[in-house]
Amino acid sequence: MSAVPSERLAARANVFKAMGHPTRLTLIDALAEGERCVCELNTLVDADLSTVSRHLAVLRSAGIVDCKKRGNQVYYSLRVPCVRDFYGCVESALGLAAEPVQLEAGR
Amino acid sequence: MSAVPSERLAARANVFKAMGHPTRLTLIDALAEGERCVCELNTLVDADLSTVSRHLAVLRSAGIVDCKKRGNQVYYSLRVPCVRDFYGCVESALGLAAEPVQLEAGR
DNA sequence: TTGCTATTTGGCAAAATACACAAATAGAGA
DNA sequence: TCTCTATTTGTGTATTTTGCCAAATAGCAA
Repeated sequence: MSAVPSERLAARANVFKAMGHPTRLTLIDALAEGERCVCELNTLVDADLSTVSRHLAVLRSAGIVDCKKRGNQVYYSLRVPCVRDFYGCVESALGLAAEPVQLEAGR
Repeated sequence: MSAVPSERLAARANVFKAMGHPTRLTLIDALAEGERCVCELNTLVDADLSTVSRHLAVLRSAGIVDCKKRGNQVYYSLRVPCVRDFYGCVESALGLAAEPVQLEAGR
């Protein structure tokens, strides 16, 4: 089994890192329903507009979202919708998460 | 569309964050082949043993890996093998990532 | 017990990240 | 042109992450 080249590992890690923030996950979920301009996205999260813009830049540089300007607004869209398929697996990790809170989902 | 509760968003983000480091991805890949003790894992990455131990702790608190002690060594195993299914999608993001700035797509 | 090996944890400094405010930029329209 | 709106970027600060060394802990075997 060949080791994954470190450059590629870093690139992969970068995608996960981009998804490693609650606000960015919120943005991804919103974009899953269709493209949105920054000002629309800003109404969904409790953060300064400049902060939202930077979060979007992180997602964009990771290749997760795309953007294009129309008029004087910038519309972001989910370039890789498959990332939302991760949630099922992630939830299964949460159900088993070591120490933290053991969520009582239902029982 | 109901918003995902912020607590759950943070929990999900934590899993992605845990995967957001090249060394930790290397550890995950190694564990995909079976359980390994810390000293074995240490030979695979170029970092201090204590650093490897901390990376493993991050993965464990995210619920991604599990560990158990046998003798005087600690064996880690991949608790949620499905995380490796993420790579296909991640690669597709990489193929499109961080290109300069997309100039126009029409409309 | 002592000594040896495996692993974790404390502590520190360097680097990266997150965030808000302010300033800069870009496009639309008067 | 000047102005307004939308967005990004500069900057300072606070927080978090990373990674090493050294010390602590745990288990095995004399």
